[in-house]
Amino acid sequence: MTPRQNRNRDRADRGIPEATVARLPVYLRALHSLQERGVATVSSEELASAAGVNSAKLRKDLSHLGSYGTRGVGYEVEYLVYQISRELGLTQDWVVAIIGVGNLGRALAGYGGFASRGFRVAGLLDADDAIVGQEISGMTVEHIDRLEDLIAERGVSIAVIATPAAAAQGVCDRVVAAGVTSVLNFAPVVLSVPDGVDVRKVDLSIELQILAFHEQRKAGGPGDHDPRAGEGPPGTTQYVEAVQR
Amino acid sequence: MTPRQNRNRDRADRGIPEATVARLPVYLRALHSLQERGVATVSSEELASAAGVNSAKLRKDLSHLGSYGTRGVGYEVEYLVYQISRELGLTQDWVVAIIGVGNLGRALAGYGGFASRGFRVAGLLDADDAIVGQEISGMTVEHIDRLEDLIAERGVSIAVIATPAAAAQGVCDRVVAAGVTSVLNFAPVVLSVPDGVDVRKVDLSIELQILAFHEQRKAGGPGDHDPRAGEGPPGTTQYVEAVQR
DNA sequence: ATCTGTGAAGCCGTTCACAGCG
DNA sequence: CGCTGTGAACGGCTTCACAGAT
Repeated sequence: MTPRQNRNRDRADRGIPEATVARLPVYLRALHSLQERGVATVSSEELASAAGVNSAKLRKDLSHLGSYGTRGVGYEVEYLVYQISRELGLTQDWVVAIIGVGNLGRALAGYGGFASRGFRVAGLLDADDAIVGQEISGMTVEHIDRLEDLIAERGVSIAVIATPAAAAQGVCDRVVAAGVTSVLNFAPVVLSVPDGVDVRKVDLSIELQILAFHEQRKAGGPGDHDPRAGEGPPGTTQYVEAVQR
Repeated sequence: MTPRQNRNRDRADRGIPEATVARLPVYLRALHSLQERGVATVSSEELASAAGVNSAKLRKDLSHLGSYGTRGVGYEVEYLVYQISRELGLTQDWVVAIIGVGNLGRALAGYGGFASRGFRVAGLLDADDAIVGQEISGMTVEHIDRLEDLIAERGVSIAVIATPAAAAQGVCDRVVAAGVTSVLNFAPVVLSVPDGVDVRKVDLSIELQILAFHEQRKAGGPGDHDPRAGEGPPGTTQYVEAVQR
């Protein structure tokens, strides 16, 4: 139903693998860092190393966006930054509301990585009257009662849920009913949402538990931090690729 | 309670897929929740639904740990909680240090999900003299100079890095040199570590960027639930040097 | 000569569908 | 019969290795 003119997306198509999408932000960050250092051109090998992946994967990933490199040379940093940004939708601004202004919500409100990537925090909401009215990172915390109004008035398209677990599903239902279709959930619960709504979850304790699992099999249990590392089956660290500096 | 403590890792072996490991904490949480509600037995269908996966996946995942279900009946909640906890290494305590006590570090220090899962925060460290000495969640922030001593004295086995990006690699090098082989990194940089050291990364802005990617192709761009928006295709942005830093 | 872009192969994870056991 | 446990089929992602462009 969307009549779109295909310019240079003949080959890029609209089928970018999810795994690739998840890595594009990492490439983008590495590119920004190169840009700040005044680097104009970069090879797949160099960029891959800066991003912590191998070069074949990087090239394959970029090939899903189009042919933006020059054989025999590499990629032009600035151009690649633009192409990835556009693909991720970062050439437009996204309006975000943060719901739940505890320690975590506060941390998120003050996180520089949002504003610098085209995410504009347009509202901080909480249910606690002791918190409502406080000024956090230059914004005044508003009452959760205003949630629906605020979403409509300010055009919020992404909701960040940083409430206690018990409140999360209720808040989620409300933002979805108000038209939001993208949710970033920090509460330790599985949110259920209708089709068409995207939920991504960040769970601090799950990450620690995964680390504990691997730590446990390295040697003899906790407290065993002696410098004799690097044993175990070859696949032990396969989910993180070490990079040389 | 537990029928027989037989060593049925003939089959379970030591080869649990990474994807399965990443889901075990989710199952564990769902099981705890069932436990609180007094449920004694659960089918793969019910547990899968509570965890947000399908039942075939859940059964396959659990089969990697052993045969802990009863055909025709389901799984005994308490027994399964124990088996998963043991597999993840949560039957022992893990000593954690949090480095960087900004907003995020503070949020982590006060996060209830740690203590309740066998993670004991044994130190909060920061480089800022204005922060050192402060009391956070019942702990006194210590100076980063004491990092190595503290790791050794208290047997820290997992380091949580919540510093600014620029400081993260340096801190990482120090904790690794001090013998830590598991790192949870919240700083927006790719850490390089020697083989045998596990790094897991949590990146708030990457998650938002992935959401933005999907949101972008749902319809016409941000603010889409606003009757006024949604005019043109996603590619409406022209190629200008519209890249923000 | 060099480095990108990509078929092809291999690996891993998910899903299916049913055998096996209570 | 009901539900778990699992071989087998499938699909997607990663890696290899080289064809192809500059």
